[in-house]
Amino acid sequence: MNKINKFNLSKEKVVDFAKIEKKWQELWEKKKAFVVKEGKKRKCYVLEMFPYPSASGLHVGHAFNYIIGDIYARFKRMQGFNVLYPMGYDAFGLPAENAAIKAGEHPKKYTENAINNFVMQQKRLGLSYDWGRMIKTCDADYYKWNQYFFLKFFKKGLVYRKKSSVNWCPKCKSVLANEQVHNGKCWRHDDVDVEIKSLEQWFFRISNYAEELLQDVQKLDWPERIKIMQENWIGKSEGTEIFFEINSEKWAVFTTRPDTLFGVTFLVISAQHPRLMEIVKEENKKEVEEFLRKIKSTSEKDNINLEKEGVFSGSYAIHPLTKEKIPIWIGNFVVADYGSGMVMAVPAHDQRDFEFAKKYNLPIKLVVVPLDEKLSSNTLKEAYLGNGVMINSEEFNDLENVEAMEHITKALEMKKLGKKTVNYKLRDWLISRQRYWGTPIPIIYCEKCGIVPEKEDNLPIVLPEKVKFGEGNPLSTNEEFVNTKCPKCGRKAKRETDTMDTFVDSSWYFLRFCDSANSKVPFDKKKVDYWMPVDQYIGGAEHACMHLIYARFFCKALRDFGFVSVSEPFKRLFNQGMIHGEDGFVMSKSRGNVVNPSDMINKYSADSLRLFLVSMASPDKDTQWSTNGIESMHKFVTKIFEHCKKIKFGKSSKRFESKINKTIKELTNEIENFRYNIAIIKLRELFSEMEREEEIAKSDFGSFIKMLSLFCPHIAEELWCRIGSKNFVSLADWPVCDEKKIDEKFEEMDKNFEKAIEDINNILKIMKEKGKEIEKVYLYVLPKEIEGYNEKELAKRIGKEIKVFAVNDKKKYDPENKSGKAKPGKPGIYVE
RNA sequence: GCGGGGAUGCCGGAGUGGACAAACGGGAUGCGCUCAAGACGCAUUGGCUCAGUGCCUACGAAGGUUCGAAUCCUUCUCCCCGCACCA
Repeated sequence: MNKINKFNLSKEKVVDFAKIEKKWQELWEKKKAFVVKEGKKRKCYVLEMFPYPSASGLHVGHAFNYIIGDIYARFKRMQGFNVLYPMGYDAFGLPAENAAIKAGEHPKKYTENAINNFVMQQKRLGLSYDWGRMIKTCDADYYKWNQYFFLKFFKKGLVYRKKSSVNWCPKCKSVLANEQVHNGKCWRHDDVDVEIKSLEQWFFRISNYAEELLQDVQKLDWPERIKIMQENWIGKSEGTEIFFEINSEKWAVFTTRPDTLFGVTFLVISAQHPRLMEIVKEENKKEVEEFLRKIKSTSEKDNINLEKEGVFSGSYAIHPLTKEKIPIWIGNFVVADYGSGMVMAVPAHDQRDFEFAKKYNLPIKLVVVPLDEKLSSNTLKEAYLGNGVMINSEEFNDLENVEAMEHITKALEMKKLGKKTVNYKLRDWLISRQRYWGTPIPIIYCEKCGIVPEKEDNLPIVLPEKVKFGEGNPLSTNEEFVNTKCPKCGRKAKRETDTMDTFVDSSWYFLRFCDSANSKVPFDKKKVDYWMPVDQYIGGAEHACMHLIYARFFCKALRDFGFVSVSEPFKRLFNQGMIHGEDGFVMSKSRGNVVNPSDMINKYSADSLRLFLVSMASPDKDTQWSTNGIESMHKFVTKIFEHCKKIKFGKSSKRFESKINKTIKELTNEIENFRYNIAIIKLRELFSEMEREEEIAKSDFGSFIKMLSLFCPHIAEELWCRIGSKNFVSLADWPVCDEKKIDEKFEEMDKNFEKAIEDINNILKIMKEKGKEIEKVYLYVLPKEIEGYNEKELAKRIGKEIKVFAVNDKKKYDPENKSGKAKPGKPGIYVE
């Protein structure tokens, strides 16, 4: 067994992929093959979502992502575009800080190590980045501009501070992200309940752009499902705002069903409503407080089917039209920051209200009834949500409820008791984090002047390196950082110790790539105007509602400030699928099914890995790793290399010319649409054809190498160089299809040829079963079809001696007159 | 619950009205090469039948449209993903 393996290994060594890869990677870098500048040429900006550099290094998912992008970038470059294809690192974030707490390694060092490791591994994949533009978001050169934009936003009121309920772990002494709360417990302390704390937080007013974000998403060339996810996330709903009088003050509620206004039997205010206590009567206070305490411990959303609960506030509202007294309840199911945080409850026509009314024995009043069915408030089993005719609604009775919506809204507007409104689910973006490893928020608190923005000239506010980890936010315990002077009055003041959400970093990094070394401004507008928008963005679908909305928001806000001219950052988006482990499960350390790209490169070469990853399935689909798959792909790559080394140049046959031009045409289209798997199949087919040819034209061979170079750039460069080409194949012109050379007759010939082989084999099989030994096969072909039947090829495929005659050949050997059986496309066969 | 996407041969996965028993790859089997194994080449890989033919059964299930359906329509089952009390 050992012997065999050793032998195999030495055989594989015939092609020294490692050497070839190193050679070309170094040459690309040395000759600045992929370095770009603005110019007159048509541009194409290809970008992959930049990674968070984790210490565990690159995994195949990353590799897959970058390979998809690299193939596209190479393709566009060869097509003559000026391709901007950069790489950077989303380097701030929690894992680095947690590592610091756990292992005592400074986040900066941790991150730098991780980045170096990423770069090294990425280079080995043969990715054609313009490395000179690299960004690390943890560099002050970068995050300075986060602070700069923050100040701009602040000036224009796009940033504000407000009290908000956040997840707080008393043991970490820090706010947690929603993702860090599991079943109401802290992710690091599973015995500690997360508290909901009301804290002053910084927000970006993304809701200002809700409508535009919604409108523009439809125009994007993005996967439909991502667009739909964003639409749902923004969640526009049109309805009516209605004012109820409470303690002689007007309180608004939002409804999409103004037609049911007469069915309102109570109001429900959110338990998290900031003005809740104003409507709680003294005698109900105790009960309410107890209720609030109770829901606090179950406040996490992890409870999927939370039982609706509530308590009476003691107050009443006055119905705007009937002037009836309506009790106000406090409920756990009303969202505080949507609409006005208070709803009008119509138990007859809303399932949630219905359940609440049943539980607390509140009246149910039908106001819309279907025509074909008799309903009664007493026997109602569930809320009636359908359309129908109005009842119990004074002058609106007998109207269709759909009409009544309009009429009631108008009536309210006349009396100034309501108005048409639009509401969005999209909330303002909470950006403050009580964490160290992020961009310091450039705000100062002065006892006299209050909240004061830092002066632009004082940027960057540098993150101090010497801090203590493990006790809440390390910034707040760093005296040197915290204590400062007020930029306005010069008195003693304190710095904001919150840092920005790292999604701020990734909201504009694609702009910085256009001018990454600029130290005067975040980027030169001219350069950004040349490169933007990103023509092709590539990344996973998990960012559908976070990064992709934030970045769109930033782009629009920066447009309004005059920094950029485009309204949308990413013109076209491609979502790659997930690569699962060989066992079908998501790759994870604990499962032990993780595949490391570098190991695969060592074992099978970068070109094999690249080719394999994009050939398994359509790149947008989830797939499974397969050892067999990459092994056979490696064999294929080796075979290509070996065959191409000894190929004979001359004149291509008409047939091969037809084939290669057809392949060029199809491949171009497949690549443009990310059907790489199909492209590879076509390339394989072309290669098989090539193997059959005695000789081919050098230019046709060149075309093949060019197409191959997208997937296997290293061996392609090597082969390209060996045929005497001076420049890089990576920078060569993409082959153009010569339509005139495509001749469908060859397809027809192939089909007939394959059919004939099938027929012969069938006959041979039958003869064998009958015990007859066959040595020779004779084929009788129509004279004009004879070029389609190559004796040598036939003999190879059948494994017998074979002779091909034209049917009109006088000298043919045909003892049983089988030539008479020959038909167009179907030769006669005789065996003996 | 709402929204989106799927279900294809031993497996992965193409294919969106005829040229489909269905690309391509993997696996398996057989043959060739070889002392032998690997590698390589060729063939087979739904069933029956047969000198290259013909038939049947098949693309989640059941119906329908059509001269004709894996492909279009309807209903159902199952799987995946996203959102989740948004009034």
